[in-house]
Amino acid sequence: MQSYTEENYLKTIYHLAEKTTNVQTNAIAEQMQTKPASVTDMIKKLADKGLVDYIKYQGVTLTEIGKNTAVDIVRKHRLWEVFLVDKLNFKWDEVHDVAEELEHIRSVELIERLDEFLGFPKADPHGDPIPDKNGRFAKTQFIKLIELKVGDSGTITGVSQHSSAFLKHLEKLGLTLGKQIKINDVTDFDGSVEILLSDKQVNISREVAKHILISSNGKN
Amino acid sequence: MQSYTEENYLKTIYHLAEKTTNVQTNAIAEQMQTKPASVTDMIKKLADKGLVDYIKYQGVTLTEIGKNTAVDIVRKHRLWEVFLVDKLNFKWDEVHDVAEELEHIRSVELIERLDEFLGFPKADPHGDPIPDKNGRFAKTQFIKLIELKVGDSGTITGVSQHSSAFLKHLEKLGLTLGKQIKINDVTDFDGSVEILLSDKQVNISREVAKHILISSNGKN
DNA sequence: AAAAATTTTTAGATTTACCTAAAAATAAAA
DNA sequence: TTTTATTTTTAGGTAAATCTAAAAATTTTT
Repeated sequence: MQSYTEENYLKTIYHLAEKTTNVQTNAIAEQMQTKPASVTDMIKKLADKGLVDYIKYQGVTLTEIGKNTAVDIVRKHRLWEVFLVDKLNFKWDEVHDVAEELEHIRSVELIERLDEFLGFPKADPHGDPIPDKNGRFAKTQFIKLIELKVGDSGTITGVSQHSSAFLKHLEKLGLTLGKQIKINDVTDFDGSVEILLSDKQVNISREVAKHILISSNGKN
Repeated sequence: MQSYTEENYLKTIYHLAEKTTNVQTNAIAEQMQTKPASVTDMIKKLADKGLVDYIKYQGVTLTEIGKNTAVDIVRKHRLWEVFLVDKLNFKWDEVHDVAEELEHIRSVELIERLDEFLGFPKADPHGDPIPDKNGRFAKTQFIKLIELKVGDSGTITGVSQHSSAFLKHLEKLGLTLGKQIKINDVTDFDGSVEILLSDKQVNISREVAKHILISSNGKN
C-alpha cells in the first residue's frame, strides 16, 4: 500500500508521461510544488517498491504496477468530480481541490458503488475520460479548437486546463461541454478566434482557444 | 489546521469524555492503538495549540475550540455513514472504516452540500445523533434494553457498540433500527432476555441487550 | 504510612517526507 | 571542443509521529 504522497507522485508522473516521453525530475518538482532533491529521494523509494523504472539522470517511467496504481487514482479523482457536480451541484471550477483529497480514500467497494450510483459515467465534468474498474478507457479523439479552420464546426467535449480562472471564464462566455460551435474567423492581428455559438458571436483569445477540446463534425 | 492524527486524537478524547469524567493517557493509547508515551507527546502538542487543557499526570479535557473541532469531525463521520448506507447501499456494519477516512476531508462546502443532499438527517445508521453545522444536537434520551422490565416496550433507536460482528448479529436476529420490541421475560439463569419482535419470539444474551438502545414507550 | 502496583512521563531513537547547499552529470553555446 | 548553463544527485539536517526502556508520580494495598 502507498502513502498519499506516493500516490500523488505516481499520479503526477502519469500525467506528465501523457505529454512528454521522458519525465524529468524538475518537471515533477514543479508540478508537486516541491524541490528536485525531494523528488530524487521519492523516485528512489518508488523504484525500490517496483512502481517506477529509474536510471540516474535519465528520468523515470512507470512500471505496469505503477501505471495501474496511477490510473486507479485518476479514476477515483474523476468519479468524485462527477459526484460533486451531478449530485452536490458544485460548479466545474470548484471540484478539483476536493477531489484531490477524495481520490485517496482507500476502498474498492466504495468506488465500485459510487461508479454504479453515478450511472457508470464515461467522462468527468471537464470531459476527461474515466477509466473503468480494470483501468481501461477509450482513447479520446479530441482536436484543439485552435487547430480548426474557418468554417469548421464541432462540439465542445473537453478542456486541457483545469484552473478555476479559466473554467469560470468559459462559463461566462457560455462555452460549456456539449455546446456546438463553428469557426467564423481567425483574426490575423492577435490570432483570436471568432466563434458562432448558437446564433451568438463570441470572440476568444488564442490562449483560450488552445485549451478547448473539440470533437469535430468535420468541415462545413 | 490540524493533521489527520491530531483530529483523531481530538475525536478519541471527545468520545472518551462522554463516558468518563477525566480522560486518561492509557485509555487514549488503547483506543488509538498506540503507546502511552506517544499519547503524552501528542497531548503536549495539542495543549500548545490550545485544543486541550492538560496538567501532568491529571489527564486531559478538551477546550472549547478542541471540542468544536471534535464535534465537527463526528458530524462529518456520521453524515458520510448516512451517505454510504442511504445512497450507496452499504450495510450498517460496513461503513465505519470508510467513514473513518472520509471524516477528514477538509471542505466546509462539501459537508454542507452533503448534508442537504441527504435531507439533513438527524441520526446516522446506528442511531447516533448528527450535530448540525453549528455543532448542536439534541441530547438523545435512550435507555439500554437491559434496563427495561418485563412488560415494557419500545423502539430500537440505537446501538452502543459498532463492531461489525455485533451489528451483523443484530441484523440476523432482525433487531434493526425502528423495530418495535416488548420484553417478555428475563431468564434468571444467565440474564438473557426474551423479546417479542413483531409476533416472533427472540432470545438475546445479556451482553447483546446491554448494547441495544431503546426509546421507551413506557410501561404496558 | 510504607510497600507494591499502576499510570504517566522523560530520554533517546527511528521513519517519512521534506529542506539547503554543494557536487556531479548532462546539455547547450561559444 | 572547451566553456557555460542547466539538470540532477548527494550529503547532511529538520519536523512530525511514532517507538522502547527507564524514571517519576500517583494510586492502591497491606
